[in-house]
Amino acid sequence: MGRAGYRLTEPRRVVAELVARRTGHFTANDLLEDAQARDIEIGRATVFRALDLFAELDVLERIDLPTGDHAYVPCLPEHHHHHIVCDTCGRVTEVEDLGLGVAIDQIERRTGWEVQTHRLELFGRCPTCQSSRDD
Amino acid sequence: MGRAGYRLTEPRRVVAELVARRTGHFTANDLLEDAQARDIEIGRATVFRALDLFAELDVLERIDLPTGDHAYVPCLPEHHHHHIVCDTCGRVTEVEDLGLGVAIDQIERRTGWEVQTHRLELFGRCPTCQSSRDD
DNA sequence: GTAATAGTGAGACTGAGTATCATGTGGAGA
DNA sequence: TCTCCACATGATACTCAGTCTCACTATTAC
Repeated sequence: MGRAGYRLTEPRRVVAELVARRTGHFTANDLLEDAQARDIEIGRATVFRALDLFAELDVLERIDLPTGDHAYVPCLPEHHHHHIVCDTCGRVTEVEDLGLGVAIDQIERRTGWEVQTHRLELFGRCPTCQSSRDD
Repeated sequence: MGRAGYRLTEPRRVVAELVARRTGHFTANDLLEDAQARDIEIGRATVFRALDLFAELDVLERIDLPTGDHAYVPCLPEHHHHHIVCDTCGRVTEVEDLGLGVAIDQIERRTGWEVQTHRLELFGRCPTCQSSRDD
């Protein structure tokens, strides 16, 4: 660190490719298993480091599943948004800020707190999973 | 389990007391350290089990800190609410649902997803910490 | 009191994530 | 194209949260 640029190394390219092949959310361990299944040799620490880096670059975002597990989802950088995670298939969609900002302003006025960051995660069922096992 | 009641045991009473002495959020490990500092003997597994139980009874709620750590906060059961956590002192306040329900309805209509649960956590500075180191 | 059984705690285990450090390599500059 | 070195890698050891097991204990119903 310290310098501006990050090196484009082979292991990072591999992690990026593993991420790109994923559809829903995934953990570091999922990627490790993917790599193993495809006979790709890559160090555990390297995968963790690459995921950290990608999260820092806003290419990935870290989310907390209801189970308490830490997972990553790919996302578009440069705008504030949240995720809906499908409990059934794990697919993830981005949704826009949905007026939370206004609500937070209200809270600040009412309570005297200063809200600096927030984390919102939504969980439910995607359209596909709804129609495939409609009850 | 299976039956209705839970036993009121000494270790559970101890954990409840340790929780009551806490002001902000805390981890299982914080309680273990508290116990140690006060020369109270209690098993690690027991603390985890008691916290699980209290969370199940809605006396505590599990939250995820921005660091990724899992913590607990005491809260009033029987109504839906969220928490603001002070980054400086760790104090926690409950806030009401703040119209998130309406926003979620909108998302469902727009995206076709069915939102079942959500988790929202707010982080910032409490009034006390704002005034004590105002910049 | 007694019995049934939920709860406890010591300790082993698991799995995520981090730290260390010798070795490897990307890429800037010559 | 070559050299150099800071950054990156990966093997390994480590830490730490949380779970599991199992023999033992204590609560509660009767």
